[in-house]
Amino acid sequence: MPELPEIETVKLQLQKVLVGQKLLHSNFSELNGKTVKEIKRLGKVLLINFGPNLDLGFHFKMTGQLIYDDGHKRIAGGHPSEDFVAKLPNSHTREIFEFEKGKLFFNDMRKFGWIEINPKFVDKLGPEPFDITAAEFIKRLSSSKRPIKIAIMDQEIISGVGNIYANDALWESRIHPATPVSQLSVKQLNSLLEKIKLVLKEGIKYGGATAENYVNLHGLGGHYQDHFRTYNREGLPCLRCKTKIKKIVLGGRGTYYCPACQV
DNA sequence: TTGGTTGTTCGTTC
DNA sequence: TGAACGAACAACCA
Repeated sequence: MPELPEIETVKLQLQKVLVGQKLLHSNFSELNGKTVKEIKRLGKVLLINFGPNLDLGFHFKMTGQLIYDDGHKRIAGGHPSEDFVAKLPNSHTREIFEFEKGKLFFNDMRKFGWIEINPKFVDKLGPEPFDITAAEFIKRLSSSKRPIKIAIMDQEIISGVGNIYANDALWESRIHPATPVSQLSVKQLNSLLEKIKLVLKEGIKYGGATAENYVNLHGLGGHYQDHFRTYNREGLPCLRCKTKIKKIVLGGRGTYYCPACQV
């Protein structure tokens, strides 16, 4: 499940190989013949920039992945699966971009992801977690009665916080995920923003995460899953107090927290 | 075989 | 008027 740290990792990888390369052929005809200027990320959206006001946007959703293959080596990022090392294209391949020196494959097993030129989605995104000030964060949350976990996963309030990192940031701040935003103190909200940045930074450090098992992938896919505080840890001891991690559903999404130290 | 899973969209309800 | 909620979406796995 690619989130901000996974997309950031893909961005850094693709930057090394795609910038300066000309796109020879793709299904996006207005881009063919144009040269990659830079690779950007906004929230969970990856953007390949081909010049002023010309971005090719990718949303990975749950199972999207980008794989660059130049015939000798591969760079793979996003949802980790056997497709990282499988023959390409394959049944999960949705788009192929042929560059001068190699091909870029967008795979998406569940077909939830999208590719769009100048996606309007990014216009609605809130500030990046690393850019927003605490005052701005609190202002954007307003005095909503929504559960705090749902509010911080709202991409229009703050961009890039997904389920894994929302759960872990709330655990770090000792805040119960269902707490209405309006019941939280300024001190708690300040702490929460700091912890969001902490877990996202850690995710980037470990190259992202996946909650699924994947073997023989030679380190592809990141290792944040070895550092989950609460996510996917139902019934396992809280890393602080040993109480069993509880799982509930909030906004239709799996929500994990420690019933003893998150109040 | 059915239900759980995921981020975002969209329709419905208060 | 808009916030809040829930179903839908695809496809796999338990």
